Amino acid sequence: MSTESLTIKQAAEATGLSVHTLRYYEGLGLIHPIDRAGNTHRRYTREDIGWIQFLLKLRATGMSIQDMQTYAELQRQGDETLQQRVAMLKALEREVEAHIAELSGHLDLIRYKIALYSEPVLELA
Amino acid sequence: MSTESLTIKQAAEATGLSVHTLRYYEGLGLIHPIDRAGNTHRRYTREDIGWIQFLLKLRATGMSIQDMQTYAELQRQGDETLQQRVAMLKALEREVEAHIAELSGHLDLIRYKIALYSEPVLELA
DNA sequence: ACTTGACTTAGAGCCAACTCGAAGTGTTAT
DNA sequence: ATAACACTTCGAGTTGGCTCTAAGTCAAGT
Repeated sequence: MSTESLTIKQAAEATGLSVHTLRYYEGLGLIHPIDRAGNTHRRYTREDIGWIQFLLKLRATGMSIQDMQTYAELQRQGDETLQQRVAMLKALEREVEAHIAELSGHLDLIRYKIALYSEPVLELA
Repeated sequence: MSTESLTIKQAAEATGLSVHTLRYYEGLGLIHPIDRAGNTHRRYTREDIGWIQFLLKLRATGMSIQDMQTYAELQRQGDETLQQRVAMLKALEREVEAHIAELSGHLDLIRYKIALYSEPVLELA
């Protein structure tokens, strides 16, 4: 086994995705067709793993699979699509900012309730 | 129509949930059995609406319906369950903090990529 | 009176994103 | 040689959280 590339099982371990899901993502076009060793078995490069890890971050921001498909397709089309990808990233930036702001507001409320329920009853003057 | 209580339709408008979902939540025990006017039609009080809005915030933090059921059940049992509710809120606080931290990390990466793709190519010395 | 709204139960349908399994064949590592 | 791994297609199943329909009855507001 070369240290340069990973089998699908190793790629699964490296990314936390299942073997099934790796093939599923490739089928959806989220991952480009992975090069094959001996023309049948997939061999994942460092770059492949990096890309998958990036995808997982997009997913964790709540980006839909559809949007990830669009992004991946643009990526594959090369430098001409840089503007469009930047536009997508900027839209995502705004969404994530909004989401963080919303969660922060809810966190404040949670903390307020914790304080309220934990405090000894106030003595009124 | 009294100004003191709302019909299910008005409650739907006030909370953003559908009439269907209001009954669905009540059936799940997320909302206590709403008092009836004339013994059949639900009438939502201000407190009911407030509770539902709180539920929606819990939902927005990612709390599962199961956990919301548990919380609602504890709430219904009264003051003796305060400790347990505080424990749940503290656990939620940690989860939301972790989620915000994760999103913030991803936001940094998104911004980094935007900068990278937007910058004019650097002139090397 | 009459329109609009609300009630019930029970079950079907929907969406996203997996997740799994079968079946049968081919590959790799030791 | 042999065990473990990988390949394909492809359809079914799962989870969570709704969402809707049907059918028939009853209530409220003007």
